[in-house]
Amino acid sequence: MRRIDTSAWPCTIARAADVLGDHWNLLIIRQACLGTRRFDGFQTALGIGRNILSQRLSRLVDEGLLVRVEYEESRPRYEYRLTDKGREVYPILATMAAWGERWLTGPEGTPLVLHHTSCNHDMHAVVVCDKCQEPIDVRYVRAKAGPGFPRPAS
Amino acid sequence: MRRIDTSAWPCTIARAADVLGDHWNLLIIRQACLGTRRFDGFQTALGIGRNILSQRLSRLVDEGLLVRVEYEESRPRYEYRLTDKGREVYPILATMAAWGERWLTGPEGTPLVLHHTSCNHDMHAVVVCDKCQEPIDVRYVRAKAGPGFPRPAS
DNA sequence: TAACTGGAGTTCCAAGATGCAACCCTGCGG
DNA sequence: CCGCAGGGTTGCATCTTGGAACTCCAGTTA
Repeated sequence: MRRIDTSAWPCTIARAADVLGDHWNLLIIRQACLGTRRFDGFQTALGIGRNILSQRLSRLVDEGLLVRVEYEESRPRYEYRLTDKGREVYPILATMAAWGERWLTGPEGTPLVLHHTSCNHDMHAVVVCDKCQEPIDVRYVRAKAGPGFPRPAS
Repeated sequence: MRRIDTSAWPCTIARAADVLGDHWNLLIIRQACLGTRRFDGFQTALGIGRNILSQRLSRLVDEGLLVRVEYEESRPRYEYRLTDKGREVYPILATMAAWGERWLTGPEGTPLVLHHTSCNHDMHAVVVCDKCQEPIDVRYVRAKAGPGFPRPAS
């Protein structure tokens, strides 16, 4: 059975989860953020099967997170580059990294440190409200229906 | 073949992706954040198969994102509640919601609006650096090896 | 007392998805 | 002319999914 398609649910999380709720897609974007662009680069960095990688890259291109660019004219040679849509997934990854560091790190310490070059500090991602700048907590957030919420078919 | 296990990779994103890189897990946590606690509640809200749901809930309990609590003594009745570890996934979901709203919403507008009760505004999640409070962008973040990064076996 | 109901899961099965390894195609370098 | 590098496809055995039916158990209803 094909995995259920949640991309049309009236929920932005469900829609995002349709593309991002796949560990390979997440890791491919992460890898792309680290500068990898070529098929073999992804393959060896992630140890993913070539067929799966091929499938995922096409999906990410279809969804507009990556673009496939020919970088050599004479022979078929392509590379995959992040689009703005793809690049903006990074905050999600950084948030996951912060969560992973907090909850999934053993006594040996975190394997990865993110350095923010614009302020020159090692950083952690924090998710804040754009209005009050305070870190968010589920208990103080309510989800309401917005303009695009389907009205009860009446 | 079983899906490859990335939970021990020296990368907090890969580790987090091992649990969160599954759309059902994400949606179950989302649903739990909305207040759902019971098996049938998740089942009907998400339309997920009962077997899959059962499997995912056990996984989330094993990973410590949920706890299974008996809420009726006479008969077997359990509910699933978020732990702190599970609750702290919310910022990731909120970030995904913001991304989904920006990139996956049609002309009809967003189906969901998040209301921040502590400042009483409709909000969007923004991911900032904890040191300088500026929104982050991949191009100004470098990943470095941290203390837990395996040293090259020499 | 028998049948019914609701909650919480299992069990079964067919259709897909995954991982792995081997194979294909195209110019260039030696 | 051989081999290689880059970028994929193909085949296969094994898992995972989704759907639906079935199980258990203790109240409730008739």
